Amino acid sequence: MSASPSSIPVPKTPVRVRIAPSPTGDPHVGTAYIALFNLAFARSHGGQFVLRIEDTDQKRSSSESEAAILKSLSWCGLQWDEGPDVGGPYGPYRQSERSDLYIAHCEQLIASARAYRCFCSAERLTEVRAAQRAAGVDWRYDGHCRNHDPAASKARADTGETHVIRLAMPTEGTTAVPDALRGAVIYDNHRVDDQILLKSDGLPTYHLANVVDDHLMEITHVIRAEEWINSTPKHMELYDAFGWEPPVFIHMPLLRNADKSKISKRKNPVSLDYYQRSGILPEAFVNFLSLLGYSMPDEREVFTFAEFVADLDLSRISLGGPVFDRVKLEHINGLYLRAMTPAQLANRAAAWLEEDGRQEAIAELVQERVPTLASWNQQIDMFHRGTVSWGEDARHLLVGCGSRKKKSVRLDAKRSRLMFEDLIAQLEALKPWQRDGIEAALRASVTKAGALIGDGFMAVRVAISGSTASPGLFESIETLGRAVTLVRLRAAVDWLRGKGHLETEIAGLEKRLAALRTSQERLIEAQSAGGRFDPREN
RNA sequence: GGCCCCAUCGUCUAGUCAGGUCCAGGACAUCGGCCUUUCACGCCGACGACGCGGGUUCAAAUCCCGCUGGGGUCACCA
Repeated sequence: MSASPSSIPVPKTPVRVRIAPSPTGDPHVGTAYIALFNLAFARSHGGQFVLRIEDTDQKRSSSESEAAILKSLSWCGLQWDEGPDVGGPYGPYRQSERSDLYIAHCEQLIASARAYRCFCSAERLTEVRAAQRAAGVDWRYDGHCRNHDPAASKARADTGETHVIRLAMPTEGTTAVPDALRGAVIYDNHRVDDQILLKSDGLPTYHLANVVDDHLMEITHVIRAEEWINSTPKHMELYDAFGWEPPVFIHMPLLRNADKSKISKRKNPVSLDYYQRSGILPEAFVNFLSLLGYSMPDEREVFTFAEFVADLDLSRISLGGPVFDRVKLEHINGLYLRAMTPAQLANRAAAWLEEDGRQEAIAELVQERVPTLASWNQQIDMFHRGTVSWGEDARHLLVGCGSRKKKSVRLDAKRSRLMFEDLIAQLEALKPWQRDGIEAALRASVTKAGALIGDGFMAVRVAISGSTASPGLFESIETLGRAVTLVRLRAAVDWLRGKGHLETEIAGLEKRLAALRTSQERLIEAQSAGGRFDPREN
């Protein structure tokens, strides 16, 4: 190791780090970003990288999402040493399979009076919260159940009365959170809430599960996003209550949208599927990610993961939140592509199409529309790109406005936008991602918007395919996949909102208009010049 | 709003910890040019930043304080 991390403490025990995604949606770029730094740190110290699934939210977690996350991290080449699929000596690696552990640990905390049972109803909590808000003070649990006699509380619990278990946070003093990049961050204990550790469904919250698991799995460094830093005093308190040595905390800066807010699906494609589908090479993607908030000692920008590991020094992380710039990503990707031999490029392109796994589904969709094999590429194009450009067909995004039907209801930009937003909300929640559900969502949204079914479908068709002509709409959306579909629908919303896309569109059209005028003038000049050319004059 | 974090070109960043070699370097984007049958690539060039105000010092992008700005967080979600 040439550069041993200068300011990151490394204990004597083997370095063990983890990525702990919650399987509640599409695989997120932020997950890959944090996984990358964890893996690299583990590798640079010859340690292990653990994948742990934090599926303690029964309502939102799905095995579908878990599978997608595993698949996407693998695509990135961020392979874990231990995890739910590969096993390992510290399993199980799925928190939903570790319930007994959390309950047992909670009992230990209750026994030592570092936690207590709370029987407060959601209604009471809401009232207290409202009162505190009215009084202009911070919301914090008011300690109603904290001083109940533990034996009495236990008796109530034994009768089956629903309750949660809360952390008995000290009401005085301060807690120092030692962050390896920021130094000690000091919190006043009286401002820290009596966090719920065990929910009434018997499953732990993140705070408890993450501390218990990190300890039992012997995690030495917690490298996670900065959004967690404010809950770390609770975690410190837990480590103290258990009598455990806390790991080294390293809070990474948050990835940002162009407006500097925390990266979000509203403003950026955040699904890893999207980047895979739109033809980003995983090695280029990971290279780009490693440039965010980090720089190599010699300012190299293009390097392999192995080189990244070899020169890794987490103390070089800069804490300002980096904007996730897709333009730069594509630049890096282009560099990789151009560095290949033609044979390699051809192979990668073919492999990309192949790994995609939708060949047959797409063939089925475009079959009727390919008079010759030569039209194949053109027909499948919409399935293999991230975004589409609507060009002049954009007017169809205004529902009904491109229609020639007499009965058409023309929705203005706002109402069209609301239809798309409604559709997006439905599709985000749609499980499973299949034709019939998609059709139902589509029909519901268009009907709700009060437009003709056909007009609404046309608007969606243009939004997702970029054209008024496309294969079957529901099947196309199913095949397109959730990630890409949602990015395109959100782009339509942006366009309708008149921000970004609309301006871009206008600028583009103005440029095109100017170009057309110029070429028209030149044509006229050329024609008149030709007109003057009369061979008979010679 | 309370608390916490952060602050160099539009963007990613080097430089900040060990103050002088920085009237601030590189990359992306943008603009101009070259190359070229076109486009792209490539090459050359231009534009462009230490948020503001105090202080410490012979000397501050670098250290200290204040302000401003941005972000995060305040759930029986993670």
